[in-house]
Formats: sequence, structure tokens, C-alpha cells
Amino acid sequence: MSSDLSHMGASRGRQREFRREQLLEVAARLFAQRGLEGTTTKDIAREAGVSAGLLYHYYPSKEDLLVAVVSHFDALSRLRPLLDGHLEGSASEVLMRMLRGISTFMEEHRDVMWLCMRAAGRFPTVAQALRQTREQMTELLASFFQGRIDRGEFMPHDTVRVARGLYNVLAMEHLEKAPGRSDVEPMVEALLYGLVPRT
Amino acid sequence: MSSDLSHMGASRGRQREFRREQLLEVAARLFAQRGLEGTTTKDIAREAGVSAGLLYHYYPSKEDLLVAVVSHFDALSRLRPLLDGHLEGSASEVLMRMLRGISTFMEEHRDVMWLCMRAAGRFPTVAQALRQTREQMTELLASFFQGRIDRGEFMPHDTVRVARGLYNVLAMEHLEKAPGRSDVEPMVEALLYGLVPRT
Amino acid sequence: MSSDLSHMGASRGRQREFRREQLLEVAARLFAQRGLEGTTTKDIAREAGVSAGLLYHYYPSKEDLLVAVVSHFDALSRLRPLLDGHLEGSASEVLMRMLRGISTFMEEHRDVMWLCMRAAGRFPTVAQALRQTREQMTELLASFFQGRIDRGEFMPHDTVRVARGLYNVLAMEHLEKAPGRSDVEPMVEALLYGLVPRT
Amino acid sequence: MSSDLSHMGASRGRQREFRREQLLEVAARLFAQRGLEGTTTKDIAREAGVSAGLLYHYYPSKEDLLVAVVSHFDALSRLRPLLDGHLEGSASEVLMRMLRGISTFMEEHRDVMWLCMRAAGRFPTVAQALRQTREQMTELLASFFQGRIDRGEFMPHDTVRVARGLYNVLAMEHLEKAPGRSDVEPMVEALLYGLVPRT
DNA sequence: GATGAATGAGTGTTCATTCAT
DNA sequence: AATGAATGAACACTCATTCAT
Repeated sequence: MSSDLSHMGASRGRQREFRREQLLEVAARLFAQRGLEGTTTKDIAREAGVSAGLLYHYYPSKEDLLVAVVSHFDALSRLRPLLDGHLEGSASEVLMRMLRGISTFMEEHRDVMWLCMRAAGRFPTVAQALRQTREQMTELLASFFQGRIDRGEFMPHDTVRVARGLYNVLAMEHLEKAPGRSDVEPMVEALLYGLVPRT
Repeated sequence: MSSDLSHMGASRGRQREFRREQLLEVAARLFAQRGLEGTTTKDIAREAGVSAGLLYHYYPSKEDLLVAVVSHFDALSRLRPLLDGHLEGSASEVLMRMLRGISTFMEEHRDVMWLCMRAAGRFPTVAQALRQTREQMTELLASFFQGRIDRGEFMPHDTVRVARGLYNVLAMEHLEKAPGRSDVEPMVEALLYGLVPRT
Repeated sequence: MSSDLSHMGASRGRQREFRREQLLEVAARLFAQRGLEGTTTKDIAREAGVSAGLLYHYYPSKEDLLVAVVSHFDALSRLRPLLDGHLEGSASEVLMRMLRGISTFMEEHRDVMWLCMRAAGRFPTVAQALRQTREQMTELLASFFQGRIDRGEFMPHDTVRVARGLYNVLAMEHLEKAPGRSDVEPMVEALLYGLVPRT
Repeated sequence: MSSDLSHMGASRGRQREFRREQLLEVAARLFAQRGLEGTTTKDIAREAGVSAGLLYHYYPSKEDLLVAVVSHFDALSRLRPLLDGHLEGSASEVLMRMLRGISTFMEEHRDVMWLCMRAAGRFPTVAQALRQTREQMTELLASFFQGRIDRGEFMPHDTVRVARGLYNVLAMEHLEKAPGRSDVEPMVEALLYGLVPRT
């Protein structure tokens, strides 16, 4: 909870970097737990074991800190790997695996998702980050679909819109707290084989 | 922006009712536009052309006003009719019609949806209202699915989860501002006929 | 709690008088229970079953109402009888009887005493009422002392100061809540026979 | 009325201590003069020459400030010395000296006494402080009485009740403003030698 | 007489931010 | 780099009082 960097052998630069990140992490945790307006700058400082003023040596404002938190969280680069490389297997197997990966990630970071949703309305930067993540994930999923279409495993379709739809289902389901309740498997199965009976 | 009720012929009771609703509408608009914390009680009073104190003659607190706004909006009873009665036609036609109805409604009330989402994190009542709307809409959609399954038009499936998924897609798509961008038709088509080719 | 005077046969004058007194009594009770600032004019109106505005038809302000409450309580004329007439018996017997009378009265009206004490600091009228009661009671007690001095039952002394002292002891003791704790008998006995041993 | 500590040579710690006390003293004065509800937190800040917010850097609430004022005043430790050590002389001389000491103190702090009385009704802490002071002073006086009884200078009596009575007389007399009017000497003399003639 | 809608100055308190040290 | 004292503009909410009906 407290920290004394004064006798650290670390260079000034590293110390600065360390403090920045420490404050970021504390802020991320508190913002996620209590929301943006539920967290005061003094809360963050206290929890980080520093004075109220020091925050402003590292971040010009609370809002900037929020943006930094969201940026640093960088869902994109943490989600992307979930879609890479795991391409062996049938289309449906791979799809299911990918969605489950995204699902797990979202379940673990529900509070950050809420933070972003709530903040998006006030801070265009955050809304932009959210949008970017969604669109990039959509693209990745869509390119997976396209590949499978090319291979003849999937019918041709509007890959982008279907991909975005799937991503949105996941996102919305996980904003809800109900643990384990989120189960997109039935939805995906329906999507794969269609609701309309095959003659 | 301002109003003078003093020389209205209306009776006391009607005047009270009118004021209540007027304040509610002003609050709804401002909350939706600027968010809950972006709207002060004085803003609402000023916009309604009344004094700061009068608000509290009608609503015991800002929070109560918010809850009243959300309750009064009553998405449920406005959404439900969109699913009733329009049952003639093929399953896919009817489904599409229903979803387009929900879509239009959501598009028109995007700001209220955002308000609810943002408020849900702080006020359990609002979260509950949101949940209830979703679950009831889900049930209605699911019972439509079940009916079509019974008629042999749809394959048996987990109707509730698929219905909730569809509702969530719509909701998430419409939280985004991009006008006209939301188009769930491709998704629905894929859902109906499946991505996996029919031999 | 509520009242409807509209069909009362009473004349206007009597009705007015009745309302005045009713409001006074409600106010007295609430002021005594919750203190002056702990009682709102609306509290009084509600408890009396009338509207908020009606109060001001009868009393020009909350402060005036307070003064009316204190005046109407009229401790003086309720205390005075306790000292009259009961003059038969030995000086010490009579004194003790009188003090016990005052004591009982004070115990029953502790809350009003507190109200007066608290209000005295803000409203000179109330302070004046308090002072007047004390001084008149003092005079009455003092004249009793003087009478007994004249009869040779008491030694000559500064009757007024001794009387006021006794009154003050009683008052201060009864401002405390501790029930039954107040017992001035030992003090009075000491006063009668003196602490210094009689040879 | 105003103060600038910024160029004081004093260390942070001393500055903090100074401000705390300064605010306490200003608050004590204003509370005593105008009463608790007659003094706003902004009044105190203005009078101390600081901003409205600074008060809350030092005291968590107005109520806490009040309690601090009462505690800091600490009548007990200022009254106690008046009863110590001055034990040479006849019982009546010593008693008179002690009471005069208490009297002087009370006369000088009449406004604080009023503050305490008024606040006691709302804040148990204050009532408790008042009670404690009274009871401890009572004990001290009572033990003086007991000592003199043991020496045969006083008759046996209920020392605690007589002591409390005397303390209460003093307190009540001094709540009144009339300067110099309070004179308990006649009361004490009566108490010492008794009203009933010595054969 | 009676109502209660309406007022608006004021209340204690919060908090992001600044800056001298 | 680090502190924490200091700021001051808000904020939600209260309440004695007025007045048209």
C-alpha cells in the first residue's frame, strides 16, 4: 500500500516509469471496482501510497489517467492472440474455440468492460478505443470466415456483419454478472447449421 | 423553456400531474443527453422554468427522479407490441419484421439505452429494469421460436439462449451511434440457413 | 392527526381560537421533543393535519410560534400555586413541600425547560420569560423565608439570594435526565441546620 | 482576520498544528457568540482567512469541529486546580475560596457554557463531557467535605449531593449574563451555619 | 379559512487541481 | 521527485415563507 523509492538503485527514468505504471494499476483497479466518479484522485494516491499531488506529476488530469488506463489495458492486443494460430480443425471447432477464448477474457474483465462502457459516453477517446477493439476483432473473425468460405467450409455471407454480431453477443452477455449463465454455444450451433431444417 | 401554470384553468390535481411529467421529461432529456452526473438538479429546474427547490416537491431525490425516468420510459410495454399479432407469414419473414421493429425502437431511443446502461452500474433498480426488459423480450422471442419449432418450420434448439443472443446483438449494435450502420439482416439470414453449406 | 373543521357548528371566532391552540400544542410537543431546529414548520402542519401554509394564518413566523409556545406554557402561573397556601407546618416541612412541588413540575416538563434554555440564547423574549419565572419564584420563596425570619423560625439572611440559589439547584438538577437521581433533600437539610456543628 | 502562512519559517508539522488550533479558536469564538446553527462553516473559514474547503482538511465535519472545540476547552483540567492545594485555613474559608475560583472561571466562560448546554441536547458527546465535568467536580468538592467531616469541622452529611448542589447553583447562576449579580456567598453562609437558629 | 405549489437563498460537504516548499 | 496545504466552484438538498387559487 505504501512505497519508498528514495533509496532504490533504479535510475530516475526507471523510477518514473515504475511510478507511472503503479499509479495506472491502482487507478485501473479502483476505477473498475468503484467506477470513475466513485473514485477520487485522493483514493488513488492513498492506495498507491503517495501524496495527492504526485498524481499530477505523472498524469495531467484524472481524465487523462482514465484514458491511460483504458489504453494500457489494450484489450485488442490481448484478444488478438486468441484468434491467431489456432486454425487447425474444422471450422466449427475453431470458431467455438475462438469464441470461448474471447468469452473467458471478457468474463475476467467484466469490470473493465463496464468501466469502458460507462466512460465511453463522456470521453470520445474511450469510445474510440472500444470501437477500435470491436472493429479489429470483427475483422479478424471476418477474415476467418472468409478463409473458411474460400475453403468451401462455410457458405458465402456478409462476414463482417456476422462477425460483429457474434462479437456483440459475447460482449453483451458478459456485461451481465450472472456467472456461468453466459453460454453462446446454442447460438453458435444455430448459426452454423441454421434454424431452418435441412430438407 | 419556461412555463407559467398559474393562470391555467387546470385543477390542482392536473397541474400537479402536469408538473410531475414536465419535470420527468426535462430530466429524461437532459439525463439522456448529458448523462446523470453531467446533469445537475438546477439544470433540470432551469430547463423546466422552475425554481431549484420545486424539484424536491415532486421527487424526493435526484436518484428517485432517475428511477422515475427509467420506469416511466417503460421500454417493455413499448417493445412488447412489436412482437404481438404479427405472426402471419413465414418464420423468417415474421422474425425479420419483429427484429426490425425492435431495431427501430432502439435506434430512436439510443440515448435512453445509454442512460440505463450507465446508470445500471450505480442503481440496482435500473439494472433490474434493464434485466427485466431483456428477459421478457427474450421470453417472447423464444416462445415465437418454440411455436415455429412445433410447426416444423424451425429445428429444435435452445430457444431462450438464441433469443437472448439475438436481443443482445440488437442492443449492442444500437448503442453505437453510427446511423444506418446497424444491419442485422445478414446475421439473421446466417442464423436461419446456417453457415455450414447444405450438402 | 387530521382534522376537519369545515362542518363544525362552532363560530368563526371559536374555530380560529381552536386552531391556534391546536397548532400551539403540536408545536410545543415537537419543539420539546426534537428541538427548535429539529422541527420544521411542515412537520408541525403535518402533525396537526393542516397544510403548510395555514400555519402562517395563525402565526406570522416560526419564531413567533416559538415565543407563543413558551408564553402559553406559562410556567409561572403553574408554579406559583405550589408555593401558596401551604403555609401551615414548621418552616422546614413547608419548605420541603414547596421544593418537592417545584421538583415534580420540573421533572414533568424537562423537555420544555430544555427548549427554553436552548431558545433563550437566540430569542431575547424567551430569555426574558425564563428570567421572569425565576425571579418571581425567587421572590415568592424569599417572602416565605422572610415570613419565617419574622416568626423567629429562621435566622436573618439574604433571603433573595438563598431563594434563587435553591431554585437554580432544582432547575439544574432537573435538566439532567437521570430519573429519580435528583434529590435535593440532603442539600436542604444541610441548608436548614448548617454544616458547621452546633456546639 | 486573515493570515498567510506560506512564508512562515515553520515546518509543515507546526503549520498544520497551528492551522488546526487557529480554526479551533475561531470556531470556538463564533460558536460561543452565535451558537452552533448561527455559525456556518463558511463563516469560520472566512473569519480564519482561509477557503471554505480547508476546514475539511482539518476536521471531517462541522460536528466534529464542535466536539473538538468542547474537548479542547477541557473545563475539567482547568477547574480541577482550583480545588487543589488550597486546603489550609478553616473549612468555610477554603470552601469560599474554591467556590469563588469556580465562579470566576465560569464567569469568564459563560459563552462556552451556553454553547455546551445548547449542544448537549443534540450531541451526546457534548452532554457526556458536561456530565463528566460536573461529576468530577462534584467528587472533588465532596472529598473536601468528607475531609472536613473527618476532622470534625463539618457535620456528617450526604457530601456528594450537597457538592453537586453547590456546583449546580454556581453553573446556573453564571449562565445568566447579569455581571456581578451572581453572589453565592449568602447561600454558602446559610449552608454553613444553617437557617434554623442555633438555640 | 384553507391549500399546496412555488420560491431561492443558504447548508454542509466534496474534489479535481495548483503550488510553495 | 514528492509533499500536502490550500483553493473555490460546484453539488444535492432544505426550509421558512409567500401567494394565487
